[in-house]
Amino acid sequence: MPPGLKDVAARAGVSIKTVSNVVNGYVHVAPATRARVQAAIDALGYVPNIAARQLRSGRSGVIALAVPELQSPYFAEIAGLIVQAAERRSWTVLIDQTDGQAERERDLVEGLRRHAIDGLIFSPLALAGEELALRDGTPMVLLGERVWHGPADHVAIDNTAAAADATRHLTSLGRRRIAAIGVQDKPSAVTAHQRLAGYRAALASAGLPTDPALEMAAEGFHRADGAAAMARLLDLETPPDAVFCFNDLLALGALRTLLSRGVSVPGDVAVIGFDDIEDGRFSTPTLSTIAPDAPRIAQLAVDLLAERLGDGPAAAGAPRELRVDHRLVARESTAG
Amino acid sequence: MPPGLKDVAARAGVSIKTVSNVVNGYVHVAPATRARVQAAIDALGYVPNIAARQLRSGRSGVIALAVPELQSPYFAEIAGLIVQAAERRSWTVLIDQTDGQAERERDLVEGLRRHAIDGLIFSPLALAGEELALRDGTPMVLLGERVWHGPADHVAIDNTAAAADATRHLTSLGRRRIAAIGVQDKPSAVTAHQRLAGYRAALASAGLPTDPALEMAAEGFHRADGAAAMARLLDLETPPDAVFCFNDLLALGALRTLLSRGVSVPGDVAVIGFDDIEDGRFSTPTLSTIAPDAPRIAQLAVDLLAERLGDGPAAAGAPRELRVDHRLVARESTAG
DNA sequence: CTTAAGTACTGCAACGTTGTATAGTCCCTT
DNA sequence: AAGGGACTATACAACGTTGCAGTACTTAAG
Repeated sequence: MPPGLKDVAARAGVSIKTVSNVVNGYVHVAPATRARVQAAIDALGYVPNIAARQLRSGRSGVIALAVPELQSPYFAEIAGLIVQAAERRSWTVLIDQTDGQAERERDLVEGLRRHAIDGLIFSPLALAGEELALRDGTPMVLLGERVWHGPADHVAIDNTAAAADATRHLTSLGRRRIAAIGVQDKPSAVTAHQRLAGYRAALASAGLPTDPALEMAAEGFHRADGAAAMARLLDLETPPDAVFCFNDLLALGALRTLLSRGVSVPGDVAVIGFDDIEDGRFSTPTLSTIAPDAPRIAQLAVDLLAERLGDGPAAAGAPRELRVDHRLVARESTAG
Repeated sequence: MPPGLKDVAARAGVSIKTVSNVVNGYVHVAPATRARVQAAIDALGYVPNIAARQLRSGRSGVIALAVPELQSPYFAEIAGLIVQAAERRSWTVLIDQTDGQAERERDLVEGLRRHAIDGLIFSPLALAGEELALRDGTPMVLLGERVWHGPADHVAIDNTAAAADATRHLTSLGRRRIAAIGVQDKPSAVTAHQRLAGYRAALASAGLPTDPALEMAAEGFHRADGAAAMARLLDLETPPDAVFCFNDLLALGALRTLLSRGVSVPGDVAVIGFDDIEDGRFSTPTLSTIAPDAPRIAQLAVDLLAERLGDGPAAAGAPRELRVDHRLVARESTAG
């Protein structure tokens, strides 16, 4: 029903291939011909059929982005930024939500969409290490904090160092009994492991002991988990005087528990989070946090994918690992 | 490079079409043949080429969802729910971000992606009325609060009634000087207009005067806008004793201003929002709000699209308008 | 004056899939 | 015993696009 090259060609009195050449900006087309074809295109409202183009060329112009959940503000922000970065290369982004389920992540990796996408930007939660090796050759960029030396390109902040920065910020305020919220056991929870390691390292270098009772587990990384963990911390015989939450949502949940129990923040307990989501800038008190350079993460991820997709010599080669900066943002929840 | 029907057919010793029949679950295939073909499919790891399928059938199995911004928790939630609903029909969702820009919305409507998507679920911000008529025949479902009797199918709550409910909640608490935050002038801001109308109606039916000084404009619907508007309200000679914010982000911003200025909530000023985003359940104080039945909105939108896409008799016909329930959620920010 | 190189355009085949048409086999009815 | 289905399988032609090969003409170089 919609017009094709054929219809445009008929109207402009040229061959199908010439129309194709005009559409694709091929150089050797006489200006007069080009104008005539263009007029026909405009008149008919011709739009190239992506499916046919893809069938022919093998490229779809679509990249997929797979994140654990869009509801999480951090991932929503990253998603928005990646869409913008991809747009600059006129790529379309297909957003996939894995809900952190191993099976859905595996489906992705094993190429359920295979032919439909040119590349994949993937922030895995449940899968780690070799399980992430893509079966087909679709280029992939791993996102977020992840084990180094994985099987694919990789963009991340130095997660352990960032966690140490956050913890050091608390020790530098004179806090001695510093809890952590967000500990996770399962071996695939690399993010949690790295942040725990950073936390412990900072404690050690400040000459403080690590106390298992202060390392609180969290099922997920949501407000409710943070609120529950904080409640357990307050029920300890000696509650902490500071908390490092492994992300901002946990911290906001913890904040809620603290305030509803009448604990002063930062007076009695200082709180710091991780991610620098917008909510933390408007909570009461505003939330200190670690701010990853999210725009740069998005841009680099798209750039890496572009390199792999390009026909240049950089298309192949060993996986690259790019580190992105982070910075400490001190707000009211840790105000001196 | 990846195997096609041809390769599977060769390995199983049948024709290409028979393999196609097996893949598509066609009934009249002998069990023995089916098993042999299936074995070949598994052995080769065959995956249907979506592009070819689409080229042939005209259907891509992809629907687009266009929202103003993913960063906004309400839209992120809706997006997640729609992805889930679409998954049950094994559709893929392509998420588009319009940033509320008229031009990008127009591009969508005029069919920039045309061949690539089977249908569109669209939450317009900048466009209204007849401008929303799709040029090509792609089925579209409009989302969110919008003018009735538009040119397409439409799922929404009764926006005006919901705003009235929120306002009535405040009057029933004995508040007399009730402000509104989120007023917008531009004619396309239908959401703001409807909520303002509901607010005024509820005031009138409670015998309260409307005061232009209490109807605060907001450029966008973000925390910063709410914070700024609340600051202006507090600077009035007679500040309000309650505020109805046109969404939860505005309310959270307002909350922030109130608390940082030492105003008691709900003691001095009661605050109610709109959308029931997760943040409001963990803010301090927790946020009273209007909760639209978001899962139902998502499900209905996908169902409507499915009807239009189906081959049944319901595929054509006049635009349908489905109303979805909402309820009032009273939390601490308005606690009696 | 020939040859080579460049320009402007065209025709054909193929990408992988599915709808339609067709043909053969078998079994059940009358 | 013949006719009519239901079942099983196949061949062929599209869907709209682009790569490749090729034609015809023009200009530049030797």
